[in-house]
Amino acid sequence: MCENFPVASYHHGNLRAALIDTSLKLIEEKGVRALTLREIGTRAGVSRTAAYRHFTNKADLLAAISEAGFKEFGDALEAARQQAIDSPLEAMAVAYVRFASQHSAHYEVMFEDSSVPGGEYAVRAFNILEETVRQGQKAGQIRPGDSIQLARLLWSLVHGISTLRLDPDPTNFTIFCAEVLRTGLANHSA
Amino acid sequence: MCENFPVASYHHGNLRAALIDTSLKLIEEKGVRALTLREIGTRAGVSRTAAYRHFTNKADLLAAISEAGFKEFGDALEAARQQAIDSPLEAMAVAYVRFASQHSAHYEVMFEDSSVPGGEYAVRAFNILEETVRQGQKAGQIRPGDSIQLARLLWSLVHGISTLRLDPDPTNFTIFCAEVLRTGLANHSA
DNA sequence: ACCTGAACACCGTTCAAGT
DNA sequence: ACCTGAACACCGTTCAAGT
Repeated sequence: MCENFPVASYHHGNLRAALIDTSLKLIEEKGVRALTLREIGTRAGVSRTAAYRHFTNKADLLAAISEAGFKEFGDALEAARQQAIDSPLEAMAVAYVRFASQHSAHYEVMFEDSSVPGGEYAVRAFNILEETVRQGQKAGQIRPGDSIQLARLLWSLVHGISTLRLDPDPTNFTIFCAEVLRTGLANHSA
Repeated sequence: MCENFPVASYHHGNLRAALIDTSLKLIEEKGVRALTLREIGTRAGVSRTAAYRHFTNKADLLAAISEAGFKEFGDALEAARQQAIDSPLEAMAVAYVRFASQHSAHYEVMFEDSSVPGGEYAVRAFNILEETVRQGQKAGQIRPGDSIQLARLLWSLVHGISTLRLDPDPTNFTIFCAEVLRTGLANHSA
C-alpha cells in the first residue's frame, strides 16, 4: 500500500492505482452510493477531475475496481479448492463468504448492479465453483446431476449469506450451512 | 390502481399513493439508483417538490415503499404457508422467489441497503419463515436443531436466488433447490 | 392545507488552458 | 502527457410566496 507516499508520487504514473485505493477506502467508510469522484480526488491529493486522465468516467472506475476484485476473488477460491481435499465444497463456501466479509468494498462493487457480471475474471471465478462440484461428483462425494445447476444453488446460498449477513460470525454460519446442505434438511431419523 | 385518473384527483388527498405508484414504475424501468424526485413529480403531474408535502425526504419515500413491500411480502408468505400442507418449505421458498421476481421494484427497495431491515412488517415476514421451520420440525419433516439458524439458511438461499437470478426460470430453479436442500447434496448411493 | 418557483449546495462531466 | 479551474446540466432540499 502507498497511502503514506508524498502527493508528488501520484504524478509519476501511479495515480490510477492510488485512485482505486482511495475509492476502496471511501466505499468501506460510506458505501458505494456515497462515492463521489470529487472526494476521491481530494483524498488522493489531486483535482476533482484528475480521474478522467485514467478512467473514461465514474462507471469505468467502478468497472476497474470490480475486475480487480474478481481477480483476487478467483485466486482466493482457487487456493481454497487446491488446499481442501476432504471437503472442497465447504472450503469453497467458507472462502467465498470470507472474501465477501473481508473485502466488503470490493464485493459491494462486484455485485452492485444485482445482475451477474460477465467479465473474464468473473466467469473464471464461477467456473471454479462448478469445477469443484464436478470434482466432488467424480470423487463420489456429491450426488450426480447437472453440475451447473448444483453450482448455481451453491453460489446463490453463499451470495445470500454474504449480502444478508444474518449471523454475526459468517465463517461459523457458513460451516453450519454447508453441513446442512450436505446431509439435507429432512429429518433422517423419522 | 389509479394511473388513468385526471391529474386533478391528485389534489384531493391521494397524491401520496400516486407518488409511490409512480416511483415503483420508474424503478421498474430504470432501477432505484436512477430514481429522482424531480422525475417522480413530473410523471405524477405535480411540481418537483410536491413530494415534500407527503414525505420528509427521498429516504422517507423509499422507506414507505419498503414498508408497503414488506407488508405484501408477508401476506404472500403467510398465504403460501397456510395452503401447502405436505411441503411447506418448498411452498415458502417458491412464494419468496416469486414475489421477488414479480415485485422486483418493491424487492429492490426492500433490500437496497444490503442490511436487514428491522421494521415491524419486515420482522413479521421473516418470523413466518422461522415458524414454518418449527412447524416442519414438529411434523417430523425437518431435522431438529436451532430453527433460527435453519431459517437463516433458507432465507439466505432464497435471497441469493432472487438477487442473482442465475436461472431464467426462477420458480423451477427454486423447486430444484428445495429438493436438493431437503435430501442433501451428498451422494447417498455411495 | 396544499402546491409552486426560485434558490442553494451538491454531483458527474466537458473543455480550454496551463506545465 | 498530465493536471487544473471554470463551466454546464443535473440532483436533493429549503423556503418564501401563492391558492
